[in-house]
Amino acid sequence: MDYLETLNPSQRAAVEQLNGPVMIVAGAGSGKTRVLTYRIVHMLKHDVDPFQILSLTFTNKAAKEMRHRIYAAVGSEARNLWMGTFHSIFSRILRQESERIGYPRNFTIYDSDDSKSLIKTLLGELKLDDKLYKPSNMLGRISSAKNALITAEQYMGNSEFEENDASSGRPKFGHLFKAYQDRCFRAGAMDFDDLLVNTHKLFSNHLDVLHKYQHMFRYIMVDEFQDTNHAQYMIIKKLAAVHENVAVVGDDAQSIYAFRGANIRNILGFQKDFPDVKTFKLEQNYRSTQTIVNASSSIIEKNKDQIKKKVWTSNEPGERIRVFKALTDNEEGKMVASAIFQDKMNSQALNKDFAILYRTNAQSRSMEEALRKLNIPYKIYGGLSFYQRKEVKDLLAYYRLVLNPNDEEALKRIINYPTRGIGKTSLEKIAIVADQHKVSMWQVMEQIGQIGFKNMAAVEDFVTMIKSFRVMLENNAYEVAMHIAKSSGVLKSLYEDKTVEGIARYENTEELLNGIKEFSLEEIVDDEGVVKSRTLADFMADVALLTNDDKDKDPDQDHVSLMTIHSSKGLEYKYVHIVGLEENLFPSQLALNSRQELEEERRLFYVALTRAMKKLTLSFATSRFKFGNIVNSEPSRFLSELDPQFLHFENMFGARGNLSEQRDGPSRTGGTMSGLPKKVLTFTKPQPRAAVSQAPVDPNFEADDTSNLAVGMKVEHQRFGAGIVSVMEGNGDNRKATIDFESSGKKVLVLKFAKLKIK
DNA sequence: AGGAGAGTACTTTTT
DNA sequence: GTACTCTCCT
Repeated sequence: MDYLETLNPSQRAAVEQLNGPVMIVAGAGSGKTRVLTYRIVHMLKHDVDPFQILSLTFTNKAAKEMRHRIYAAVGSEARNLWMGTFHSIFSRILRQESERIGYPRNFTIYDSDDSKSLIKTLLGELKLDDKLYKPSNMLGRISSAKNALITAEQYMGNSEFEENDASSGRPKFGHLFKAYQDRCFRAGAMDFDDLLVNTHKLFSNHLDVLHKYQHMFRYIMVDEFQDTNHAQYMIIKKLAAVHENVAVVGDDAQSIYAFRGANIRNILGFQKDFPDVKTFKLEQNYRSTQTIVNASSSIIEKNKDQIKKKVWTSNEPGERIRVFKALTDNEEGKMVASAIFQDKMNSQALNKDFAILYRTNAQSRSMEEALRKLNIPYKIYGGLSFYQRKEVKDLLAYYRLVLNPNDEEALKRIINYPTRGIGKTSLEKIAIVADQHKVSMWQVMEQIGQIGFKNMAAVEDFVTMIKSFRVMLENNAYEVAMHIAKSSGVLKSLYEDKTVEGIARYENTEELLNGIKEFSLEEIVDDEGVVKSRTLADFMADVALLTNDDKDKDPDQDHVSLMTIHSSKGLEYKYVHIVGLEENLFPSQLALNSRQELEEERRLFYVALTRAMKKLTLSFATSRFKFGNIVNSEPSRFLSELDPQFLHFENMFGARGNLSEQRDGPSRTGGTMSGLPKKVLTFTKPQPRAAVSQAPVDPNFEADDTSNLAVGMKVEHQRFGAGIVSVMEGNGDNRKATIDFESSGKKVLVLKFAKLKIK
């Protein structure tokens, strides 16, 4: 029982309370994963069968990490735990039971690209404008409805929704939702949200199935409970209803996924639904210095919606939080890169001790460039996953279609790749017939002879080919995968492309095939104890749910980590840089409409701050490239929310000024700062700016209306001085003027942002 | 049918 | 600025 000795009293209490409903409120860095891990270890030591433990996480990474740790503690028994993401566990259950709700066993999982592509197709068929009904926006709305367990039928019958859509100019949204749902079903496909919705449906409509799993999962644990949405919570509630041995772990202060349906109110719901709940609070932070802990607590206290808790630490006070001001995003990159360089020299730190966190992926570029110049190795996390690459998706689409010929998105993707003379026109004809008979395109193609068709032979050949692949499906996964890759012509067409990108694509395809080979080497034992080799269906079962880090080969490499704040949740680094602390960027412009949204941004900032163990650096730029234009920016309100006692303003390249000057300057970009206390904060080494001539900003400068600006007009810019307009281009927000400045040369200015006086 | 060139929209976050 | 999409031409 020595593992219990390593825990503090509240951690230990949370570990030992195995039975009954439990809620663990775990502050950042409070050893949450340890508690979760030891809780499972504790169960196993008390002779709980690992098959009876269900442990749900949000990300594959978290699941992997926990399995790893439990493996280290108890050995191979760990493999029998039901541990994984909500989506992967539920898809595993659905694979077993899908026929009960009318789906084939080999149902496809549509990723968001597939979903969007289907929506585009439907918009065309329904003759709806894709400017008004933006596919990604439509998918988001469908997703929210599903996460709230609202079906398309319920949606269409709800007058409030109907009125809302009508008044926002999208009266047909309900129809789109319904059509989308029908087409997914016809294709034997579930999107990410369907994995939840259909699990809920399965459990609601088939009580025998529900009972089976209720009795199977005697112990249930849910990590990151604050991120669960309504559908997920309802499923947990059903599963836990018999034994009520359900432990949820989370931190309301780190809820950053409300935008996609996460519902903090589930925490309150849990207390109501399980009134006997025992609550444990983990408040001691083992990760960060006092400065970091106190500064981040002072931030989160600004939020109204929160469970009060007092996070504290017995760690050393540590250094103040550094703040960098840069003139441009590129300069910000340089400052961050050279700060990392210096910290490495001064403290003998490794590259992997550093992380650069940003709000949006687009911000990585200036960081990358600067790191490359200083030869600092780095790795970007997130972004395009291996399985989202075009060439990988193409080959996977073959496998999908072979397993489930009704998979329409897979079919459309590969029917003419490599080219086999079945183009847009043929496809459209097939689609029309399919729609008339409410069947899948594949079903039409199987009987293409009866329809009469110009390129009939090509379609027939394609059908014959796919059918010939289907016959092989029981064979070893790699064997089938390789055969398909070769005889479909995919490998050949990739091999023939000798461009740099072409070679990379070929290599990625090879890597995919190697992955399948590795997978197929392992044997599986079925329910009756028969040893079988793994099939392509086994491989494809959860490929759609895999993400980047599942293919991360050497995680121990020494590199600086670059990632969005969202993907940094759960991680920790000795040195952390949070970049782009500017209004309209962080907090995001899209989050300024309500207190709830702003509070989510603040929680996001809290998550970012609490990633740091030793040293934290914040930075902002006063101008930045956005949409290809230079845009001025103000420092983030979050900077002024931090008490100056925690901060240390540093000047690396002689940028002048301080927070308050920046804020008080004339600006039309925000206007959101009014009413905030104006703190006078001084940089350590204020000095005049170097070469790039920049006249001092005239506080009385007042910009004129530029809507009548025309070529030849003389203007004055607050920083660049006098000049003449030489070119006008663009409209609306994109309206730009090229101005020949006397002292600083030609510049292209976006008039929406430029502050010009007309002379 | 397929490719090249122009035009456009985009930047929240992810299973 | 980039990546994707559309259109027009061959």
